Amino acid sequence: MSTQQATQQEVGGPSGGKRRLIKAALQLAARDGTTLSAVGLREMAREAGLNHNTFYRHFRNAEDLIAAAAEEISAQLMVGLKAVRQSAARHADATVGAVEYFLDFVEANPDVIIVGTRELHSLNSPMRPVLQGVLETIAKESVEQITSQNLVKLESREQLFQVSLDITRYMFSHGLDLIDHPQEREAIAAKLVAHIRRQFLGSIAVQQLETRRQRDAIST
Amino acid sequence: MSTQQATQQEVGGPSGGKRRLIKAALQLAARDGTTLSAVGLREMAREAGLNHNTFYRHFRNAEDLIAAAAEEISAQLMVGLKAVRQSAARHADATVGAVEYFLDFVEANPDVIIVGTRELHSLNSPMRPVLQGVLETIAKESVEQITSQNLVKLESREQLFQVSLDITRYMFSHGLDLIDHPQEREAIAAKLVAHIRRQFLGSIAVQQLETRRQRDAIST
DNA sequence: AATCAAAGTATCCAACTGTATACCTTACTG
DNA sequence: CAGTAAGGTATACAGTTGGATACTTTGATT
Repeated sequence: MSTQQATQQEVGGPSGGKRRLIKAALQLAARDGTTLSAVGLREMAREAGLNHNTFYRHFRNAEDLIAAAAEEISAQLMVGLKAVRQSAARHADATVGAVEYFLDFVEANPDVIIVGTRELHSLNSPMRPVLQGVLETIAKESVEQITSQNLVKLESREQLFQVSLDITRYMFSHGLDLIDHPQEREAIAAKLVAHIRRQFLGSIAVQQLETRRQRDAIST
Repeated sequence: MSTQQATQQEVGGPSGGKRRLIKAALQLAARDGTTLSAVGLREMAREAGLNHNTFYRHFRNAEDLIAAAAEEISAQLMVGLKAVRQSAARHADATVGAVEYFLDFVEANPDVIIVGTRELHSLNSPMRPVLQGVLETIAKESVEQITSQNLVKLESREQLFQVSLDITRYMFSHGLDLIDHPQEREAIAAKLVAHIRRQFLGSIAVQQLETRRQRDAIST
């Protein structure tokens, strides 16, 4: 008890059975178009090249596997989408930069997008709150970046947060379109950029309307 | 062959086995949080109170059932969302009227929303193209109404269509939030209304920017 | 070198699944 | 009234699943 050591890999044993099982689960769910909870532990042990009982060495239930997969997806998304924002900062047009980098991420990690999108829109999925939290975190960090760089002149931080959240969710959902029609990447990128511009401009317009209304109320 | 009659109900036999099976499939998929393709015909026959072999009297495969369910969902959505637009026309604030009516529809048909939303975001789901078609049809009709009533002064019909499509999809996706948190209906309604206003105002702003750019290009 | 826990394997079981075949009931037909 | 077709039922079968129990391998520690 007193001489514990974590010298090994942080997750997964020598042959990384745990990680292989999670990876297999994601692959199968993405390939067969099912929810993670419908994959079946025997099937994914087969895909991972393991005996089906090895599953119980790493997880108790199927829920346990799903929770672990949620963290896996969450981590990948956090890294990927954070990189999206950073790359946007280095781009002449921040919006275009963010969209292009995001589409790169989608093409590089299709399984994460496929499974994540479906689980995000699956009521009662244990992954849904986790993914919602990821999107909110990304949106918050995005707000920080936008305000610190004065990219958009918006006073209400809450409104800016809502806009960022909507945009993040919109991009996330439209990752499927790219996977479905890889040759139409340009059109999809254009659609995303147009949506983002519309959102920010609309947000500014709403703010102007509100301040004007307040001014009128005072002057009356 | 020459003396066919369609005096019976349009779909389903005397006891409506076909419709009952579809209904059971939707209920189970909504309850268990799975895809329709993962429900299992035996399970839904049980839910419908029928022998599990009766399934084959009405459908060949599971795909056949899914296709029929797609039409069922499609029909319900078409009727429901069309009613949304019509109710908006009779309302002082068209946006608020549409949102309220839509939320009523969600509360009345939660299963359709739950299953439809998940299938819409499930890559390779046979229902996905059907649902996308439904959303596009709704958006088109919405454009007709908007232009005929001059509700929004937008020249580009294509841009208006894109905005309508985004809004429809946004409302559809956020039906889950209402089912998940029924007591927060007001907040959800406010969020939807804000989103729609932002979209239209942003669209107008984009148009103004473009025309201004064209004018500058001419005068230079 | 002996030990010990983690990871992986082999085998077994009850329950469930999709499918096939055969039978019954109902209602409408010529 | 005999016939016929659709909807529904009963039973049986092979394959798969999740889970339990017992065994072997691995690799690191003392």
